[in-house]
Amino acid sequence: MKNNPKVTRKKIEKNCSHADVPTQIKNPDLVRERRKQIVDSTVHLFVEHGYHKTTTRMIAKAAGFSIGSLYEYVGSKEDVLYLVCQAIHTEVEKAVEDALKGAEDGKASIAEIIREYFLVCDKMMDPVILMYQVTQFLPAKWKSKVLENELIITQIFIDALNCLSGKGDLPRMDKTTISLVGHNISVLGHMWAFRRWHLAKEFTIESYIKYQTQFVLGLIFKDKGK
Amino acid sequence: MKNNPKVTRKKIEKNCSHADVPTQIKNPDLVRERRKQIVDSTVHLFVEHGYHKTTTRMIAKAAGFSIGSLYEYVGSKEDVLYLVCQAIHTEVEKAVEDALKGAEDGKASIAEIIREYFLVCDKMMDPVILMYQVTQFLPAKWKSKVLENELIITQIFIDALNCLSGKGDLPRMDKTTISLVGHNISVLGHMWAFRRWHLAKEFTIESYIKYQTQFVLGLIFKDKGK
DNA sequence: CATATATGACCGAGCGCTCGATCATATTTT
DNA sequence: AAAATATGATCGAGCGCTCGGTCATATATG
Repeated sequence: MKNNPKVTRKKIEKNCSHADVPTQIKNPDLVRERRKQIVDSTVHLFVEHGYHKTTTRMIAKAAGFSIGSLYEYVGSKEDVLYLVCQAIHTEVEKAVEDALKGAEDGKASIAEIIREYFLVCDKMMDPVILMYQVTQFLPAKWKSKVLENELIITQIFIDALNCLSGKGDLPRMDKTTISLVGHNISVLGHMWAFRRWHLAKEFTIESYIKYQTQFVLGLIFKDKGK
Repeated sequence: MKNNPKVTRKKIEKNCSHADVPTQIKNPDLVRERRKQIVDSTVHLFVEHGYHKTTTRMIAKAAGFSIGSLYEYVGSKEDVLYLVCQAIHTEVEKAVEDALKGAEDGKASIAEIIREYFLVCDKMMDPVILMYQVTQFLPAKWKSKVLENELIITQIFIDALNCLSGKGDLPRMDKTTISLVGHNISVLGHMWAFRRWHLAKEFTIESYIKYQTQFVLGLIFKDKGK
């Protein structure tokens, strides 16, 4: 990192979170680069040790520079936490949108949405759990922002359900029902992450998807098998 | 609290958690009494400030005695956390069992189970959220125990569902489906607590119960209204 | 090209403080 | 008096963060 003079990154898509966090460093590309290092290594530390037991020194070391340098790029440990939360959200949102992109135009179905989303939750288990654990430590100014981000992902499902409502073999659903189903899909995906300890005894992610799909589609009442 | 010499409590139902936590004090009734004071006041502190920002001094003060005395009844701050977790679990479990007692023999129905349980979740919102937040700080020796407790409550639903399966207008359900429905009821109850921030915009606890019941019962597919 | 100067990224010892835990002492109970 | 219980001043490890200083590189000058 010492010898990294020519940092020539093209301007990347605006990552809103960076704007909120002040820095001493002049070169904005370098800021992006270093903060990416910070976030990438800190996620692992937070997952393994939790927020409080992770020290700023550990963060600096894992990111590959000194404690002093860390504070050139970030004003506080809470800043790091915020950057981590935003990064995870961005990654999850991107993964969900990518996964649903194919499904969303035309031949979409609730089953596909659930499947793709649950696979994302499975793949990103640790970050998902981390978000549940650390949101509480964010300073107030950022907590609401991060909480809203969760809603954005739920909203993706709600939008999709709105498109699907009344089409195919799906009945029309009122606004409230759609909203609730959106929340449920969202949370039942998370449940696979934060109850995996229990659920893994009885389910694989595939069987979990199968049963939850059956459940969300209300098949409990239709027949008992296949 | 100073003048509380004659503590004459009849032996209460064995509260398992006490056995795990050593104390300097000889009189077991006094230990129970003081620990109840500790737990009762600490729940509020943890809810309001979180585990880490709550200091042992705050705990002692809120419980009504000195920091030194606190450590006579408890070996560490983590001990307090464990006692709090166990107390909350006991309270929730008791509330759920009480609520289902009437419903469980004979004229039970899934709708009633959901209703009673969700009302408990609503009433005990703060403790429910607290449990989600603090479990991560328990020492390993206790974490699994506390996690298992969560399963106990889920198991109550599973047992009830097993009784109901195939009776009335309810179809027979295989073991796995029942297990999943049990977990879902459990988590969807919690969801009312940890998403109340969002959900309260669209639901009251009553409408939430109504819609979720409809959802769990798979009515999405049957009709769109009442 | 060689040299001088300016810039700003990088460093880490150390400061100030918090907080869990202890222990010598005082008070109460038996 | 002896034992049990209560007290709060005191300790010290650990933490986030600062700040004076170094060094690599870019620019200016001769």
